[in-house]
Amino acid sequence: MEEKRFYITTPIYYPSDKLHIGHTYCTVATDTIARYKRLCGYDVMFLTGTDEHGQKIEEKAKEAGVSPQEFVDKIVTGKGGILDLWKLMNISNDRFIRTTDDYHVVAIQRIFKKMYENGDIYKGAYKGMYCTPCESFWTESQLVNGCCPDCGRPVKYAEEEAYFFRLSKYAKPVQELLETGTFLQPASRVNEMINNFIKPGLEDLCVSRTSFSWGIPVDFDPGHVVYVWVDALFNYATALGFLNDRYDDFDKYWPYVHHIVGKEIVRFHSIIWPAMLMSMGMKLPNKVYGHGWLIIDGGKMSKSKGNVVDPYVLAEKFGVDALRFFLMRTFPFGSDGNFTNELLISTINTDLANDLGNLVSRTTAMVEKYFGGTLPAERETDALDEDLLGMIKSTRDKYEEQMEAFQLHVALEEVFKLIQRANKYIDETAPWILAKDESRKARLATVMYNLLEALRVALVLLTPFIPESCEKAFAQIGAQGEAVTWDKANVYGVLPATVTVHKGETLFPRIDMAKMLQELEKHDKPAAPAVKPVLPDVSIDDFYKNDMRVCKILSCEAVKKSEKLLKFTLDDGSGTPRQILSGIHKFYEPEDLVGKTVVAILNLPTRKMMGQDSNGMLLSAVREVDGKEELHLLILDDSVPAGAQLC
RNA sequence: CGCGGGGUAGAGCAGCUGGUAGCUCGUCGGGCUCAUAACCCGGAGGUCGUUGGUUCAAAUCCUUCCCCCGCAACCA
Repeated sequence: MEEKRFYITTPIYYPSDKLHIGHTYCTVATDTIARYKRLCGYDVMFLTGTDEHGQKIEEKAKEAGVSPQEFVDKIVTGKGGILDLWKLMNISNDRFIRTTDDYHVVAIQRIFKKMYENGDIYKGAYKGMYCTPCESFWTESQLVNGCCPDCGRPVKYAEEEAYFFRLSKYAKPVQELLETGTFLQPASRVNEMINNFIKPGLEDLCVSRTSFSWGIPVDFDPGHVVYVWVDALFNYATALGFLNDRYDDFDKYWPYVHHIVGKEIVRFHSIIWPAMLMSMGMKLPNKVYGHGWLIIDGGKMSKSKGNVVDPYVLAEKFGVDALRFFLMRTFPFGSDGNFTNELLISTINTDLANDLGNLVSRTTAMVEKYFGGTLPAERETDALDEDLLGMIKSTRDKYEEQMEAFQLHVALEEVFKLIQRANKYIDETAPWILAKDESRKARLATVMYNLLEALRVALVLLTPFIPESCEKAFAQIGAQGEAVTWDKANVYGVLPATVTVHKGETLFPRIDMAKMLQELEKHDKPAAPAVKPVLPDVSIDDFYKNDMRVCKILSCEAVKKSEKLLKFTLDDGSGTPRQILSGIHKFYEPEDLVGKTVVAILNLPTRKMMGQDSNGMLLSAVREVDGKEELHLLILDDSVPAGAQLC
């Protein structure tokens, strides 16, 4: 029993925006596993939290006119914030870490120093081309004719002091770790990591910044701020009290670490993280599990596409358990899944309302109707019972096997086989016929008892997924105490023979698909028509700095190997053809544009794209409609002569 | 030849350590009436993207090509 400990984490989320259904998916999955382990008798530590530093938050706070701390406080602890969301979703995390917490800050400084002292962090120079006004470094490939791609001004070679982590040193042990064990799952991710990142060679990692200040200061070198890698990843250790006094259970839980992460951050957790732990001489996590994404309309969910699904709305409309259940039941945990409202509703109706909810309802209704709510003790068995009784005893083991492999959707399938078998059992035994015959009372009671037992087992196994509903259902079928434990979930005959049931409220009401879709429509819509506010004034002089002229398209062709770029040769009136590249292939075919009269801004610095020079930019009108970007090239009347200047 | 994932009934998916093709929804027909118009049974519907191969046997292994989706590089 000593070894029955389990430490599980979600990623710490970045609070630059409200969280969406994807974050909810990950956290609910982790919560379900944590609850499952507790059910099995493990001593569980479940951690989630927020990663609150960095340039983006610094900028967003500035835009909002508040301090970075105030900004993240609002998103994390404010009304409708992240803490509220997890409370709403019934997340059972034992701890919540914020990287701005004092104890974490202190611990990170110690960790950074320790890695510095053992030589794995060294002071080096971040070399590159630097644009002073923009305070930014650019790589050679980003430059445009040796100028800053942002402002077009000249850049100069510069070196900025920065600290680096010797990631390269750990390439081999990390590769071995990935190849040999079950460290990273699903296994398909292993090749991806090795081929994409380790084989091409791991470069040392820049782990400090001086270009922004919203971060943990490097205490022995003012001006430097610890960059995300060390700051964020080590949260998993500091939250247990590693190198700090806030908590004291690092030794207790650390060897039993399981990280649940999205596939986009598998790289950080399976390469950088183990390398840093090796450097610190710490034990490695037991497992990193990369789950898939929820896909909307065939594409990734993102703010700019306007297809972000708000978990608050869904939880309010469908109930927390229904939403939790849907997320876990529908999608294979390791791969991407297509989220649609239709699928959500039909899953709730089929599994929760028709199968489970209705089974509870019809069973308790019959016990009340035929026996006044309490079963008599007499029994009469039948060969018909064997199949159902067999499943009552065997389902737990099948479920366990799947849960251990984090195949949550398959585990649920096993439970629903039992539920469906119970529904069928009612048909086979036809209790309403037994009820008409006084002499069959004992048989009728047996049938009811078997149904209640099947329900009891199914509900115990569903507890990690839909905890609240199971509690209500237990009360309805008269299950309590040891009857609802894991140990009794593969045993028949646990409920008292004279059990009393209480038909209660409907657990999962059926949802009217058409009506609900209409309601959801209302929620989805209003965000779309938002028009961007008008930008701050510029002077007329500034305006005239833009040299915009009318051009005729002499030729146009697609740039090979690029899906977006078109290459234009233009007559700008000067007599010399001008080449401009534009990423509008999604909207126009080249042959349709030849001969058209368009507008271009000419005095932008030359920019290289896909190896070709672009001297200027074609002007287009862009607008988002129904979440999709619409682009129209400005096409003028052909009577406008080439070279005409816009003013 | 940048890396990876995928193409299986009308839709969404499982099967892919080789052996008569499965699930959910939809559809058609039947049964039942305890129940949340729910439940139970049955039918129709697939040459498992394409080409060639290995094998007694391939959705499952190897090969050709086509298409889709991520990531990467471009989107001034």
